[in-house]
Parts: sequence; structure tokens; C-alpha cells
Amino acid sequence: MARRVVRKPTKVLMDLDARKATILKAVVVEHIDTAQPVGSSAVAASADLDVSSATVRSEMVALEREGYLAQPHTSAGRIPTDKGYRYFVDHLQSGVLGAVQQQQVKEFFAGVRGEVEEVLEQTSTLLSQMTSYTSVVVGASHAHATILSVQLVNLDAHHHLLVTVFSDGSVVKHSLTPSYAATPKEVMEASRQLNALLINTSLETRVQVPSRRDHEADLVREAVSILHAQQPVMEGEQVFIGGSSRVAEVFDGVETVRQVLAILEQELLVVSLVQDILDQGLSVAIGSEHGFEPLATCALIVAPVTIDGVPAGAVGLLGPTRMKYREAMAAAEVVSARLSRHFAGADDRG
Amino acid sequence: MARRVVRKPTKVLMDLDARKATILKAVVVEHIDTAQPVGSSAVAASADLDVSSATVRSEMVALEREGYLAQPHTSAGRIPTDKGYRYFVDHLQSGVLGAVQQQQVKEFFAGVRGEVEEVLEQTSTLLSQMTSYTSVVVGASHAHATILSVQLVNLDAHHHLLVTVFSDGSVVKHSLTPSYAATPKEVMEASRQLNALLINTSLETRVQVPSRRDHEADLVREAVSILHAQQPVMEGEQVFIGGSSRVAEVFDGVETVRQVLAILEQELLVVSLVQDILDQGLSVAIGSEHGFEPLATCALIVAPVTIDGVPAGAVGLLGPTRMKYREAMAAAEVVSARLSRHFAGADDRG
DNA sequence: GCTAGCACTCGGTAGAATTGACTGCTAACA
DNA sequence: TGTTAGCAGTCAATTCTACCGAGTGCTAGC
Repeated sequence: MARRVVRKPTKVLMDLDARKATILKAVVVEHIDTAQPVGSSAVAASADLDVSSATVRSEMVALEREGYLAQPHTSAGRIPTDKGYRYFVDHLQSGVLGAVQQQQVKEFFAGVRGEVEEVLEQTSTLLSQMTSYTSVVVGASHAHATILSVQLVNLDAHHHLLVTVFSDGSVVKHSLTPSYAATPKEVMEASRQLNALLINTSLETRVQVPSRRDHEADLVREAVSILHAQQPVMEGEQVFIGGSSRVAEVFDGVETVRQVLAILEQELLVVSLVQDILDQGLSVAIGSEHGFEPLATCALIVAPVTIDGVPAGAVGLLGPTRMKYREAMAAAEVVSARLSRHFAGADDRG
Repeated sequence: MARRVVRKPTKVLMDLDARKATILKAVVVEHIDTAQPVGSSAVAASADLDVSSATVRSEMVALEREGYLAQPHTSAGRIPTDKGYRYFVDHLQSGVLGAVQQQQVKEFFAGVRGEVEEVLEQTSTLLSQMTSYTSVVVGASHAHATILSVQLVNLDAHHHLLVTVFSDGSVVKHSLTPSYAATPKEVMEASRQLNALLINTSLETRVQVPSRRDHEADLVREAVSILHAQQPVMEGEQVFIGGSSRVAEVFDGVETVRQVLAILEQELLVVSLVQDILDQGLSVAIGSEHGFEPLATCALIVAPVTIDGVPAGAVGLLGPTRMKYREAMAAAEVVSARLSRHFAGADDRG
């Protein structure tokens, strides 16, 4: 992927004097609210600056020159640039969740039950409902997990199922369809050997396969090779996308909607996008910051999920650059934290 | 669900004389192509009727009176009603697939490999790419499949994984989190008992569980109850939706797009919709024919997938009522047939 | 350094006029 | 009787024109 251009936001150089900052924030807040360009008088009225619109005006000229604001056309107000949003986000006093949302989260985690996948999927729906943005929940790959059990099940003479259980609780199946007919006994024996061979190894460990030429050894070899033949990257990554219909609500322009949906369809892309941002220690990627052109009008909020300190995935929210950062970031953080806790405490619940 | 109002299209009463039929078809074809109301002169020109637009006009008045056509406003042309589309579809000479699409299908099925789920998912993408409509692929539930193997795997003292393999090749996992600490030996013994108990039963079979009060028996009881505690309807149904971004292309109006996307998010709903139409032996449900209000502007094409004659799911295409029925129906039919063949012949391939 | 004031720009809107794609009807015709 | 040409009427869509108003940049004065 030609997308490794993300860089940490340079907090240096980004210092505006108090008045400029106030004005910038006012513009951002107003524009997020109304989706319209914001004029100097609106700012003069809203922000608690005791200056006239003319003063605001000259400050806005400066802010535009420095790249925080832009003007759609001469006689319009200003809208924030990505850089403007970035300043806003970096200097955001972290928001608190609304009472309704808090209640929602509480009830959800009190009531949620079931397999990891189900929980992640439902979490995704929760996040989307809370924020009215599209949510992305990524579960970690089990590339590093060790194998707890391997079992070869006989469907019929030419069709066997390799079922592998990993230490992180994931279960994977693979089909084996040898050209020769294996007897149930041979399959069982192969299964036994596979267990002996693979238990407590991870997928990255190479193992010594038998070199004999009989059905059992053939089965064992094929099973091992299938198991190890995973995609080098993030096979087994799980993505759950919640509220894709929100895309049609929060973005304007059919074409934008189509593009965003098209991207969400490519789950691998979404995973790597989230992963990238996480790598960079960012919690928000605004506009072109993630270096992925088609999402230039989007902002992506991510929050890591950990299990006992170990990275185990992430939750994310995708919205337009003019999204409600405060609420959305608060939601992502709270949910990721509760999710981490949920998994950490998974065994001491009924 | 309050939606069991689907009825077979009444082919009786639906006979139009040759000229009316020609005119109706011309209107449908033209409107599908242009999305615009079709006027009498356009019909007079396109169809090989040797009559003037005035004659066409009076015929169209009749067709409107009989409910096949409608007029958006006085001085506009006519657009087909659901009934009009229905007539069109029922009297459609079945289309053939374009050469490109044929090639696409051929290559796809020549190259496809992997687990059932992967194949279904990829098929969904294929269908969507071929037709540029959103596709829905439904895999059958394993409610009737028998259990080939049950295994209880020990994650830690309070956390076990129940892995069940079914005769249809599906694998399901459930977590067991007892409050007492079970030893690995107890878990293994429980696993053994479960196997003895459940193999060759289906999920509908009730089994006799041990009534002893020890850890093994407790584990067995819990495992059996979790396994049998499935949703009465279609737990284990799988849905794969391909090309949801197409929704933004083929429907117009953000609100419509949002609604359709929202419906696609509810997978259970989609399954039951497809199932309903399949039950009725319909291959196309147009507009309100499926009795589901929010999809009134949609048409849904379905084609059953069978494995050796046994129903095993369906493929579907969702588009606006003015979709390209010929091409889409041909695609759905061909793909469902090839898919059926693929699964039937699954064991004699490498 | 701030502000009031002013001229200027330009997108958006409202209304009127025009266009053009239709229709339905009618009278004449085969 | 069915068909057609012709015509008047309807109505959405388009174009235009004028105008409004939000908002700017600039400047002179405080």
C-alpha cells in the first residue's frame, strides 16, 4: 500500500495567540453546527471577545494566510481547513459523554453476552447508534496466538475439515479435499499427529512434517501447509462495520456517499487504515492526514482496545471532517475502555 | 413479521392484446433506459407499430385505466406501474448473459477455492460486479444438519470453548464460563461425554443429559443447553451482501439510499425477505409485491441455490423497480446454477 | 491597535417569461 | 369503426433578470 505518509501532527509551530485561537474555535464550532461558511460578525457575536467584527475580520485574514481557514468565494464567510480542524482537535478540552449515551453504554455492557465476534459486532452497532456516525470495530489477528487444539473431521472420503482452536479463543476451519480416499481411521490418526505436532506452536512457527508417503502423512502435510499458508498480513483480522446507512446521512453528495461506501466494502483497506492511524499514536486522522485520497473529506477517530495491556484491536468512527469531534471522541474512548474491561474481566462473569 | 402478504402474480386477467403489449413493453424498456417518463411519440417511433402517436396515445389511456401505466403529471409521458413491470417481467423472453459477464462467471468459478463462507462472499461480489446492483447471497442454516464432532477446549480454568462441527461443513463455537474451576482432565472427560451424547444428532433432537452434580456433568449440561438454546429461526443463516455502494448509484434521492442501506444492515430482515419470495416461487418481487413498505421502490430478484436438489440458500439482486430485469435475472440464474454445481462437485476437485 | 463606515463582490432567490414535451379532444378520413 | 392529423391546453423545466444580503477588504479616524 502506498499510503505510509501519515505523520504525527506537528504541535510545534501551531501556536496561535489567544484571540486567534478563540476565533478559530468559534469558526470551527459554528461550521460544524451549521455546515455553512462562518462570517466575521457571527464570530464577533458568539465568542466572548469584546472586539468588533472588523477586528475579527483582520484576524481571519491572518488565519487564512496561515492556512487554518479558507474562503469558498470572495463574499462568503470562512470554513476551517484540515489544519484548522487539527488545531481545534489538539486543543480540545476532552468532552464528556451525554447522559443518554452514558446510560446506553452502561446498559449495553451490563447486558452483553456471547462470543467475541458477536460482542464486537454489537459494539459496532452501539457506537454507531450513540454517535450517528459509521463505526468500525477491528478485532486483532491471531497471528501470534498459539494453537490449543487441531482436529481433522471426516465429512466423507474426499472431504475433511481441519478445525483449529487458538489460545485467544478464535476458531478457524479449513477444508481438505485430497484426491485419494482416506479411511476414517487414517483421518483420526492424522488428526492425532497434527495435535502432537502443532499444539502450543503459533502460526509463525515452522514445524517438522513427516516425510513418509502414506495417506496419514499426506494429510498431515497438507493440513500444515494450508494452515501456514495464510496471507502474510492480517488474515483473520475481523472488521465489523456498524451503521453504514449513516454515510448517507452525514455526507452530502451522492458521489461522496458512493465513494465512502465503496471504501467500507474493502475491509482489508479499512483495517490497514485504522491500524496505520493507531501506529502513529493518533486518535483522529483528519482529511488528508491519513494520506488516502478518496477519504479526503472524512475524519477517522480511533481508540485502541487492549486486553490486560496487550493491543487487541480498535474501535473507530468515520464521519465528515466537520464531525462532532468532542462527542465522537468521547464515545470512542469510553466504549474502547469498557470493551477492554469487558474482555479482561470475561472470565469472572457468569 | 407482519409481512406474509406476498401472493403469486395472477397471470390470469393479465392478457393484453398484441398492440397494447407492444406499447407497454416499449414504455418499460424506454423508461428503464432513460429513467424519464415516456411519451406517445417516442413509443410510436421506437416500437415497430405502424400507427401514429395519436393511436398510441389512446392505447396508453387504456393502459393507464387498467393500471399498467401512470402519469406523473398532466403534460408528462407515462411511467410503468408495478403492475406494468410485472407484466413486462412475466412476458419476458429470458435474456442471455453478455459475453463479458459469461466470461466473468466462467473465470470466477474456475478459480474459486476455499471455505463455503469465502465462496459465498466472493460470489456476492461477483454478482454485484456483473450487474452493478447490490447482491445478497444467503447460505442455508444448519438447523437440520447433524453433529459430526463436539469438542470442549480448555482456555483456562474458568473459560472453555465448545467447538461443534456439523455435517454440512459448518463449525460453530460457544464460550463456556462456569463459576467453578474445572481441571483440564474434567474438561476432557466432559468433551468425551458430549461426543458420545451428541454425535449424529441434529440440533432439534433432545438428548438425555446426566443428572449427577459434579463438574463434568455440569459442563456437559451447560454445553448441551447452550448448543440447543439457539434462536428458533435461522440462527446460523449467513448473509453476504455485495456492492452496497451500488445503492448510491442506482437509487436516486439520499433518503431512499439511506433507507435501503438501513434495511441491508438488518441481515435477519434481508434473509426473511429473500426466503419469503423463494417460498412463493417468485423469482422477482417488484415494488410492493413483497409487502414490505420501505422497499416499495425496489425490485428483488432471487434464484435458489441447491446442493444435489436440496435447497441450500439463494442468491439475490436488489435494484430499483426500473432495473434491467433481463440482464439481472440472467445473471442471478446463471450464478445460482453454477454455484449449485460448484458445491455439488466440491469433492471431486483438488 | 481598534473600530466605524463604505464600496464592492458574488452567491442565492424570487418572479416572470419562455420553452418544449406532452396530453386529450375533435373532426375528417378510409 | 378504427385511425389519423391537427390543435388547444397543461405544466415542469429552463432561462433571465433584478435584487437582496451576507460578508469582505480597505481606509480614515479615534
